Amino acid sequence: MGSKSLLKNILRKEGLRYTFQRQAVWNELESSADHRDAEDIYLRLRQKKIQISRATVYRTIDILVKKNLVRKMEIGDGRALYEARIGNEHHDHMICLDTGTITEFYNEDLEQLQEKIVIEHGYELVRHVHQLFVRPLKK
Amino acid sequence: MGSKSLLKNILRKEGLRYTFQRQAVWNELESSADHRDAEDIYLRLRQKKIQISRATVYRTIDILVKKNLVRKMEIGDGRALYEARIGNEHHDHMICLDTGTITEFYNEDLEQLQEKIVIEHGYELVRHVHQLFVRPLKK
DNA sequence: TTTTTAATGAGACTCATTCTCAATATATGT
DNA sequence: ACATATATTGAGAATGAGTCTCATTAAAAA
Repeated sequence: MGSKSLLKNILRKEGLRYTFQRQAVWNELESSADHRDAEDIYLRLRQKKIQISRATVYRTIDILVKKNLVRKMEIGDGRALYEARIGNEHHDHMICLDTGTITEFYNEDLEQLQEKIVIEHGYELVRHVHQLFVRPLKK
Repeated sequence: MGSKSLLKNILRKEGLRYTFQRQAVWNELESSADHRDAEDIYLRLRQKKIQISRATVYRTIDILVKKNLVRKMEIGDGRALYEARIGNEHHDHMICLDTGTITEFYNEDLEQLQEKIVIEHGYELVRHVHQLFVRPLKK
């Protein structure tokens, strides 16, 4: 397998074409644990001499997000950040207002509580955005 | 009292001037239970023949958010929505993907759980964003 | 009132993202 | 393999929310 045919299969299933640009965007996201923005991905690929345009980066990310290969998060400064979901359990984010550090966290009780709340309102949960803006505890 | 002197006092305390444009923006938000965007507020005020500019709407909203009179929420389509906090307990939002309906919810366990998680990571919680994207339960 | 200085408005500007459309490349059929 | 049909790409224009500039106006202090 490998991530090459993974992407290939997903695209095929959707009737979409497999291109090296799409593979490159996916590689870029998959190979980094960071939360990256579109411009950053675009610049890194160009730096690696991979021929791609911004439009294609954005279009590809949209596909990856739709296919659940990538998670999108907006931190409120206008940009969106992305991270691969591969080998990457579900988690939410804690953003330090002093340093900008992003910490991932996961709490099962929290997840279940959300499900419960939603059902009580007659809905089912599709996805959620949960960000905790924090500051270091002073001792 | 009344919301007129409320705003006046808050502005005074900050060394800011009380203007009818600022009062108008606050009135607009306070008198509506909806989640409104800046353009919407701007247009409604103009419609009411209140002389104001977009720049002032944005600037005023910033002040109101900073002073905690208004809560800002971003739903991911690029815009930010605002709602008055007055007579309006803290709550989070559930957004129906089918209808766009926004339902407010509050759950004490959830709030406490968040506090706990943050502290375990050595932080204190300043604010949080919590949105549940949902779909009606099929029966 | 007069003065000082903050606030406003019009429109230019920014910046992330989306769109357009001609050129190109992929998948399919032969 | 090769031609064909059509999805994808790229360059740059367009969009749209929000911010900035700076001359004019208006609070509020004196």
